[in-house]
Amino acid sequence: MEIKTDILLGDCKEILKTLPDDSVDLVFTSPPYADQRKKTYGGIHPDRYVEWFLPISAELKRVLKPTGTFILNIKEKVVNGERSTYVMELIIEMRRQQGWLWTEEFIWHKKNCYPGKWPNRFRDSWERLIQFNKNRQFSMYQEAVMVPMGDWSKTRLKNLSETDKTRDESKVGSGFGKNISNWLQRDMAYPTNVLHLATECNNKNHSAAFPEGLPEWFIKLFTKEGDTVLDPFMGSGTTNFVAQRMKRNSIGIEIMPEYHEMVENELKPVELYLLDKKDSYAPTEPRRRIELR
Amino acid sequence: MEIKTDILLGDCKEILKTLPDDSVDLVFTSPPYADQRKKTYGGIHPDRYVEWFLPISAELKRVLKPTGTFILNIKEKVVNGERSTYVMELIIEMRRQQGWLWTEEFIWHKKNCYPGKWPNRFRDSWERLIQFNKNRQFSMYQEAVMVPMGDWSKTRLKNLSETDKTRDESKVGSGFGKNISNWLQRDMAYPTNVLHLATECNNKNHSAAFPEGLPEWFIKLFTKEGDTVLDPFMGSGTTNFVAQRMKRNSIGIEIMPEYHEMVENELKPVELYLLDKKDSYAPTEPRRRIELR
DNA sequence: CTGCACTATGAATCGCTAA
DNA sequence: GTTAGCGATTCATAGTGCA
Repeated sequence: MEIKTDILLGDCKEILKTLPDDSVDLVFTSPPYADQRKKTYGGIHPDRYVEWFLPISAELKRVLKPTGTFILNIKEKVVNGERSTYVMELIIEMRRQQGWLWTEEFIWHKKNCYPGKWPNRFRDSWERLIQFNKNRQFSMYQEAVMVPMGDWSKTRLKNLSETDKTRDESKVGSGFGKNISNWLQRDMAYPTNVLHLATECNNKNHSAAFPEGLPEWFIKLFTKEGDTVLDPFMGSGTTNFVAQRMKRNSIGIEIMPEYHEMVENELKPVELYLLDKKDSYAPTEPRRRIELR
Repeated sequence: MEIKTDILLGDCKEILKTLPDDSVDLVFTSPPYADQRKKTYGGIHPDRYVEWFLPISAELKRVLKPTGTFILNIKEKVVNGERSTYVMELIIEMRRQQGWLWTEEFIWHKKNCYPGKWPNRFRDSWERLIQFNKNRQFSMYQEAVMVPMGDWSKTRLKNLSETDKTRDESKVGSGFGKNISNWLQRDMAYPTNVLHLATECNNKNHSAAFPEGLPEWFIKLFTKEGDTVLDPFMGSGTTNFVAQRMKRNSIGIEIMPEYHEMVENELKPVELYLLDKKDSYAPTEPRRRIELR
């Protein structure tokens, strides 16, 4: 099997036009969040975020296969003590103007969120993972993300800190601990729409990197080997690295030459695999990140 | 101290008009979801949900104190394979038409959500808890909901790292006794905006009941003893029972006579407490629910 | 190889000051 | 008035080093 990884340089709004219709199985991306400060990457003002994004999502809809899925990782910022509404407005307009189906919203619970204390809010420890589809019928491989209950409960129990125990105990008068015995009866169970992952601390190379487990989970769920994954806001290339490791073709688009070059130097454009049984990709080590200044 | 609990019968849209301005410290409620509970509110269609709710939220804004908070527990249902957008539209219109501030969105992670399997989605294990305010300055008692810290705090307290020392050195100049008290209280940490609570399984009496821990957490966070809590969609009265146990006055409004009668029979309208120190309410047992068919 | 101690830092937010 | 810049605040996790 031949796995291709295309790393493209430029504004995704333009580059996307060069991709053929109905050619991508999964779009997984984390666009720059709306920001008032202009120096940072992107620097799109909240009030203009929707109009900036809509042309891009139109292209994404064109290149996505009818059975494909678009996962958008985003979270609204606090502006002047209030959450911005651009994410909600974007979902509404993508549905209304472009006919996207808003199938689901997953929650990424960031277990180690940024510290801080403010008089009127707590730390923000979750982000949205919004699922869009072109049709009600789309590819989904639920078995690929099933959680091994036996092992899971073992490690879970092992790793369950005293804090977790007491926290759970104190907040729930009844009903939590009992269920553990239920888990042991099954080998595998389907997950829910809440993902618990920690952010990676050692990402000095890109300000907006998500942990590899995040794209990995959605690539497992919505693609099979040999399918094609697209990240129009590639950044440090996490999605593409994971896709290649999992034997998926992938396309990454990045506007900043530094990131583009960095990823290109690290990724092999074509990887050959012997024909082997499904989903047996090697669980290689997560790559070492390259420093970028 | 005298704690009053008013249980009112009728459509909250009308009943709310009888309440005085600026008299409620916290509104905590879980309204009927669109097209759910058809028997009670006639099954509001998703397309008409916003126009149905806006007159009610207008009254809620009137009765809420300037420093008060409105917590709306809601989750959009799946209609025809797609999530409905009425919750988002509601937030946008409450902001735009009525001047509500959308301060924050908490996530309630339901750890033991309903089992089930569908070909195109996983179990839904989270709900929104949307925080609205009238002003940017509102009452918030963060210390009341602090949680025990992680295990690492023990070792960390023994030896402060160089980083922490230098980081702290910089702030010694400004705050004098502040830092000391901070470090002495380091057994506890502030929570995040993700709540982990199990649903209570034995709620057969009301279709939309939430666990007592949910209103309890927000009542702790946004009110003090003697304040007033309002639930315009009372249902089985969970909010009011918890409020009374925590020595808060409360008002509950319910349209269905059966629920209204049930709660009225169980709740004491006036409870007398001896004057004692703040927040020393007894952690009484959660009440036994009454079966209702 | 396991385990413990120690270090670094992460898509943060508020409030004040200066321009 | 309005905006931009900066200091202060804070906690869970992974990685490194060493016994």
